[in-house]
Amino acid sequence: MSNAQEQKLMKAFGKRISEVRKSRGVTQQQLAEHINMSVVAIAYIETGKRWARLGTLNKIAKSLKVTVANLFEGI
Amino acid sequence: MSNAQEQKLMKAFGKRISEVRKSRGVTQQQLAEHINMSVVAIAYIETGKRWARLGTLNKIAKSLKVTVANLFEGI
DNA sequence: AACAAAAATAAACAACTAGTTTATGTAACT
DNA sequence: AGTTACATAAACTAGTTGTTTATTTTTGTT
Repeated sequence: MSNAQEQKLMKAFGKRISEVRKSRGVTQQQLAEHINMSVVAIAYIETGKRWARLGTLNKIAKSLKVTVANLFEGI
Repeated sequence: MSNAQEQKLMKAFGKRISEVRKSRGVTQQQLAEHINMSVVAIAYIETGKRWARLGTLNKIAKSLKVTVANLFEGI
């Protein structure tokens, strides 16, 4: 699958995570370590190259102290 | 993986979809046909047994005329 | 400009899972 | 009793997430 619309969504979503993360003054490395995940995975998600499982979404949201719904805001 | 917290999230999410769907007066069958997906998959998602890919989330949201963020509201 | 830190990207891989089909069971309603 | 809607099970497949390693590019600092 993975059509154009979906790609766009993923990019927007990744950008949102990236922004929230930066607003918290956290590096990808730090986030990765905090949720016990590889930096590469974070980078892939933030650049919209890969989607994340619910568990991952949840961990990221929790780590950045936002709700999952909030991560989807404006998407 | 798939811990308890994640299970809870998935259940809540499924319940939300179920509610929105019913509020639209749509059956699982109708939703399934509309987004070209099996009824079983819909049932699994609504009962929190399976998570959905972004493409699926998007299709469901679109079909039910809500935003993806809205589906996560209160979750 | 030079350097260091942070991030992006690639490729190959393993493990997991979303979604399918088929079939059966249950609950509510007429 | 029959129908409709939904839940659940099992087995299977295709596709995806997330990993590691390594290289390149971007960004920020001195």
